[in-house]
Amino acid sequence: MPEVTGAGIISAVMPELRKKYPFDQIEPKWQQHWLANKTFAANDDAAKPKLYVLDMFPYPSGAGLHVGHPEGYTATDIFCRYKRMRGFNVLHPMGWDAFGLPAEQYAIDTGTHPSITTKKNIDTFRRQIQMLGFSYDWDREVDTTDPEYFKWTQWIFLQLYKKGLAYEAEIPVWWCDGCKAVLANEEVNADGTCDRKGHKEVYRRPLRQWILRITKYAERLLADLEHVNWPDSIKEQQRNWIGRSEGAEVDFKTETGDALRIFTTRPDTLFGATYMVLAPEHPLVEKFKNPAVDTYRSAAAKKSELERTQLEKEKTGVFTGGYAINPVNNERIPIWVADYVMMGYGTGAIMAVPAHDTRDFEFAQKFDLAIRTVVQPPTGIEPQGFTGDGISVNSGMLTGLPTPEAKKKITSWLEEKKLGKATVNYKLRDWLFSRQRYWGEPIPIVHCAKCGTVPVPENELPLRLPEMKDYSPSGNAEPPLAKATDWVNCKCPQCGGAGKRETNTMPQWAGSCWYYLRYIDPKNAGAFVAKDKEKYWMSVDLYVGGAEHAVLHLLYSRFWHKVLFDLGHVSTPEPFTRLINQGMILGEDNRKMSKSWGNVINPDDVVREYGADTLRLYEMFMGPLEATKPWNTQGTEGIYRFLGRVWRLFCDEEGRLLVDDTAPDTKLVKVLHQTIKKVGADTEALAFNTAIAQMMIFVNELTAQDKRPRAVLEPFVQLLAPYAPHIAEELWQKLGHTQTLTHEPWPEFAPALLVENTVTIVVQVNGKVRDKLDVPTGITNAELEKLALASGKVQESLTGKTVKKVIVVAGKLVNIAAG
RNA sequence: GCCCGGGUGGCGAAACUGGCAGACGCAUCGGACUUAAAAUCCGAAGGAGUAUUAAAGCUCCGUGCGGGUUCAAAUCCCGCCCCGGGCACCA
Repeated sequence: MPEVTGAGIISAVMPELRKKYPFDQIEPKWQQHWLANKTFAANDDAAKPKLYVLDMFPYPSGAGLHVGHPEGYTATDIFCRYKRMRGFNVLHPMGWDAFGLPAEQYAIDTGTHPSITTKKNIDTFRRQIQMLGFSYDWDREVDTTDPEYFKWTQWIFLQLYKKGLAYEAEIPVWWCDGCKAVLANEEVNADGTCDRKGHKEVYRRPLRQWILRITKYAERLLADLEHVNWPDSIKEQQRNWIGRSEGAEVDFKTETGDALRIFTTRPDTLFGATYMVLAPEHPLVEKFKNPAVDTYRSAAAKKSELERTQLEKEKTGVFTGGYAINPVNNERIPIWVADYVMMGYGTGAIMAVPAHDTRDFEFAQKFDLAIRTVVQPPTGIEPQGFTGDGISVNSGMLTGLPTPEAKKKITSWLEEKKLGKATVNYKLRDWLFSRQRYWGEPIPIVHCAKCGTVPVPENELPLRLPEMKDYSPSGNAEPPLAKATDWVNCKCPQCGGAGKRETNTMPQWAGSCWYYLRYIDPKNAGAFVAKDKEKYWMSVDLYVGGAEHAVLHLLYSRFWHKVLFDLGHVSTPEPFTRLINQGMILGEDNRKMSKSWGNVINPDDVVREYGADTLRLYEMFMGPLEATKPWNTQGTEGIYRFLGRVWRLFCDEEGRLLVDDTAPDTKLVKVLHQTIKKVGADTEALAFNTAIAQMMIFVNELTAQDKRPRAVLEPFVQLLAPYAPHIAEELWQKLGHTQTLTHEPWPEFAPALLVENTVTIVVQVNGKVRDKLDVPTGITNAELEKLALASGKVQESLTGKTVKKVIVVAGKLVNIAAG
């Protein structure tokens, strides 16, 4: 049963009336033409300047394309088409980030192999994307699940492994007894239940995992953000994620003689430490034979990360009964255990300075611990709880020093006495790289009793996934692959003895870490990319995608890229020179599009009703590319009308050409040249909405005339081409051209034609417009002032006032200050 | 709590380096065409007030709020409010 909407009824009853131009014939025609002629093939060794423009490739979900996808894709497509006309050799590829959970879940439920589901979804996505007329070079399509692709994902993993950047460790992961599976952090609810099925038995258990040493690159990942042209918000998010902080490690001793090392960013407040806090997981905690500590510790182990951070605002903790000695003044201070200190950061232990740290302050107040002021804030500020820079007080040798100097002095003192040293810490953790899943790249490692972990020889790659009948988890924390015993049992590549394959697979991020490199040389069987091609095309000049990948994808791929750079496999230290985030498209009700709101717009429907050119143009006309903006079906209607008007400038109802060779009048020529100038500049700046507005002005101007001069219509088609390529190609052909306009040169505007003879000058009195004067362009300021003062209207508003000052802005306005 | 964005007509928005606020589009209203409607074309329009028979007009207000700088502020500065996004006990 078809859904009945207002528009639906009209189109069902009177489709011929809605058809303002035959987009349904034009669009498939040109899409086939472009595909068949490989119009957008990028040539590797062209003498032209190169331009690499990349879209974040999609995960081909079963739901198909939504209107958010074409937004970024249209923006890059317009830019590419424009740049081709400007003489650039453009690389503009598309592919599929196709490993992922939904296909695996579907396989568990139905037994259908994920590769079948994936292929089907890719076909749908490809069809939908091609239906929008994007100028991708389809010969370069990549698919992360293709063994010929993931062969190289595995190869890169081995390079990381050989460089010591991939290691195994037992680390705690969330395990759900009900699902018999490992859960990701975000799959665990705040109350500790399983988010998928609501199971209660969820707990942490240590599991062997593969981990990538991204922390080794923390400093460079941070520093090199300086050199990329990315939105500040994204850079800031990455900086926060990396979380560099400078401070010092200081060695305390417990009364019983154990070393207790802490990290602090405020060594200058060492004299204000009134207690110590250990994370519940800190090894020293075991030393305290104290039942309260044991109870606290096991309770903390059960809490989820969420509970310990977001929800648990109220501080908890217990006194261990032990004391530490402060190395600067030999004071005896109590040691507490509290879960507001995390084992994973710094040393998992802190000195608490409640007077100058918000968290310690809160804790000390709750447990009635001493609070000692050691930093004097600027006058007028309460010293207790003051966390900024000030002057050290009650701090022995530091007293009287401003905070930055106090930090320096105490740090060198600690270094001298071998009690501590300056240290830099990062929030960034190593990257947990393995997943207990079937549908991912197998990690190419063999475990051998004799040789340990042994890489699969490179000439045996790709290591394919085994065929399986049952994709469900085994129930004993083993990944599904463990059940494929024929596959798991193998020879050790090193000693030839019995070996077992690694059964963890890579996370979905792996394939997307380097796909932009494969596009450059997608069919190369001997290397992931040929050196000369890489050198020609890299780096990516423009990368467009959603802000949701601000940290993970963009940080992971930068990491891999830097490793490949260090190994000499790529020639640039950063992969993406310039990054733009397209804004989100909201539903007509101003809410996020979602099935539950029933406000989802399906691009298929829009294309059926109005055509791809309308969808493209509308999405660009909605507002600035980076802004979040709501969909408005009436707005698509307006764009559709615009394209209808364009069509009717060229042909009558029977499709006969109306264009003639009459000479256009000067006004029209001027509007054309203004349009060439503005559309060019705006396209260059990715300000597509205003470029479209200018094209509308041109069309309005021409519609008002009865002449249809080829001299202005032909260049206009060229301007329109990047935006609405189907209608433009069709009109170009109708104008008698036999070649695609893809490589036609972009029209040039003649500055001479834009020069005005007269200019309208605004005359203000005290900032208010009183008159407008048409004057010759070259008029001098003195003459202009004279004319302005002579104006009757100006004189009228000056009555009873004396002129104090006259400001003349050449060519723009005169403002008379009077009182 | 902290860090980024953002706030302009009924709606989406535009505005160079501080220089006529509201381009362009939507919705609305009026007109032409039509037996009628649709489509198309032409035109009006920020708000309030106001003059004349009528119209063009004229006056004031107006870019989240309150101050400031300036001949001149959507734009710069200070203080707040609201919305969106991100991070969140990182010592």
